[in-house]
Amino acid sequence: MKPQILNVVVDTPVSQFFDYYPPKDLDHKPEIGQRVLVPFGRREVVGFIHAISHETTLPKKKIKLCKSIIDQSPLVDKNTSDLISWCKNYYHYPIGKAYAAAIPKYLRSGKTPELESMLFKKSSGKKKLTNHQKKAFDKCVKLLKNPVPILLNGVTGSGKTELYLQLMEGALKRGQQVLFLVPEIGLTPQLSEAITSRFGGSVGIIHSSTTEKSRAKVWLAAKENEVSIILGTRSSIFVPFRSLGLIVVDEEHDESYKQQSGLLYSARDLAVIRAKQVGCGLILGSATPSYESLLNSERGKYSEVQLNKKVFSAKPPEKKLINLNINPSNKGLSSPLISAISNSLERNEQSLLFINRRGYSPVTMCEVCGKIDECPRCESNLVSYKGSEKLKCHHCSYRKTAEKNCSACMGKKITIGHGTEKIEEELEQRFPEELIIRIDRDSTRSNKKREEVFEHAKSGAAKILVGTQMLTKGHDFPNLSLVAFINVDQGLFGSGYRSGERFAQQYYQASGRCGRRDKKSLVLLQTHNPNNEALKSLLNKSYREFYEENKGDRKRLGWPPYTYSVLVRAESPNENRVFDFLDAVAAFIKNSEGLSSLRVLGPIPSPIGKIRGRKRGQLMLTSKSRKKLHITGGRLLSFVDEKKLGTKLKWSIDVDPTDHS
DNA sequence: AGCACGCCGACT
DNA sequence: GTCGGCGTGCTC
Repeated sequence: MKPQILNVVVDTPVSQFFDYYPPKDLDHKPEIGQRVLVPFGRREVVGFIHAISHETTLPKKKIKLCKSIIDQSPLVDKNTSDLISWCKNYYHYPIGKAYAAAIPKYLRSGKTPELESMLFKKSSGKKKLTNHQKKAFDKCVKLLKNPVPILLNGVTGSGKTELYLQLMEGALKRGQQVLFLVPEIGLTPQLSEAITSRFGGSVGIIHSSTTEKSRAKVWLAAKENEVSIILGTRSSIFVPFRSLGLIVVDEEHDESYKQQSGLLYSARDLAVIRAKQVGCGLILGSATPSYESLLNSERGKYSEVQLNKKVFSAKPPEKKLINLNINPSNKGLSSPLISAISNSLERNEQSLLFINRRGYSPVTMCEVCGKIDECPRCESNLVSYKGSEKLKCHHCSYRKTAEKNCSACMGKKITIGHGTEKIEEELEQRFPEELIIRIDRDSTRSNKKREEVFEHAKSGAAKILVGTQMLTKGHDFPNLSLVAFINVDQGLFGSGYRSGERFAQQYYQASGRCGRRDKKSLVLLQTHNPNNEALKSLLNKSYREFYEENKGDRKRLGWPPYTYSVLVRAESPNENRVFDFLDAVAAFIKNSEGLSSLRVLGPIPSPIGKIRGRKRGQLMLTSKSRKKLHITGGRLLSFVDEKKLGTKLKWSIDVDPTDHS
């Protein structure tokens, strides 16, 4: 019998695993998923047994002896290591780094935390479902018996959360575990509260600021069945549950589910794979589903359950366009908007102003010579802050004090365009008596500040709220009767084929926040394009109807979800290296046989052509055939590997990219 | 990624 | 003379 060979993965950018002989004195029987300590080059590292075989292509004497097996039983279960392998294949990513992306650092360092056993508290606070909710609930229960994902398409305020909670309860009663995925935990405190207060001590929480050690604890607790629910952000999809019965992906359209560095996975898409793999139920919930999910529903890949009625019946808000061509805006606010805010204030109700741009102004320019303040390290204009005293780059850490006059010609500097701070300033001047709250990444940086800001907003103490999309995510403002979009054109007609979809999501999410009970409410959109057809349908139709009208463009132009796409990115301080690389890749793909159905766009400079002194370029591949695109991605990777093209620059393959920058 | 080896510039 | 700059290459 040939000797046993352990195929071990270690945290390196190399795409294969490394062969070792089992340790001489077997502390534990080698099993797939165990951690091992192995000699690696001149050092000793922790690795994972990925496979066990009796074959090797290496000369015998090159194979070293594994030093020890750390775990008695596998730390990574079969399903999870399969999911990691799936990622390696689908995202064309080195196996060792895929393990590193999936498994908590604490565990990868070889340590094992002590587990405190968690007590299961009885559930409490169950609410009675409305007839509509009950109908949707029953439909979900029925559909969950099939191995098909459910798209729960429920308008804002339709009571999706209570539905989730009761469906979760069903799984828990069967002795199964539940994974509840959210885009960002900090943004939805009331949801985590609803879950923890309902299910008590059996809930484990994982998010970006969870310490490495408690992340490892929650991970192991789920594996040992010591925890029955995990509420977490995208990386929780890799938790090796003992008996997973249900996955809920809340706000499935949210782009934070896509990892933007390292292993570029989509946790929502992995949830589909995970659910299929363990044969458990999956619910994708949103008031504004992604076009991908809506198309999957149309094609019968997902079952759809609709929840179209609000729990508390409300009059739909009145929606109006403000034509900026005849109602010029002063620092972002037109006079019809000002009077609408005044009316709300008179009725002691709240107004929410949405503008998806933080800072004071996005451009600072010399009035005389036209010189614009730019970042010295990025191809990007500096954003001015706090009454234009500070200038900051949004792509690197560069910041400087703004000068009043131009360094070249001593002309006066002016700001062009507006961000949340400028709107806030203008409102303070117009309504000096009122408490105005600004909500964006800058004003909610610390936990303390965030709590403070949202408390003012929710208590109703602040009558006017200004903010970015942060305002549209999962918050209820009970006294809100006016929602205004300061700059519709920037969102709706922005660059990229997804801008319409994105703006529609923001629009329906934000406007869904107003109109509680039987109060009258108003949604205003400031635009220079009042006759635009897309804008008109946004005004008069539902999100679904908007999608129905908008999807034709995407189909005609050959964009996702009607095609699949892969984005190859490259960056280097040396621009020639970037484009030599991308040119070589493009030429290779074009010469590849049997790939005529592939569309190659580029190479072109990335939307932001330079960041931190590094030039950036990209190459987009699209195809109707996911299979062909996948094969191309694989060939491309081996081509770059073989020719050693990728050694002099940073590059990546992004499968199903959401962000093209 | 580490961590070596390796071959050219300014210092006790 | 050597301390150390980071380019190149390998890890079972």
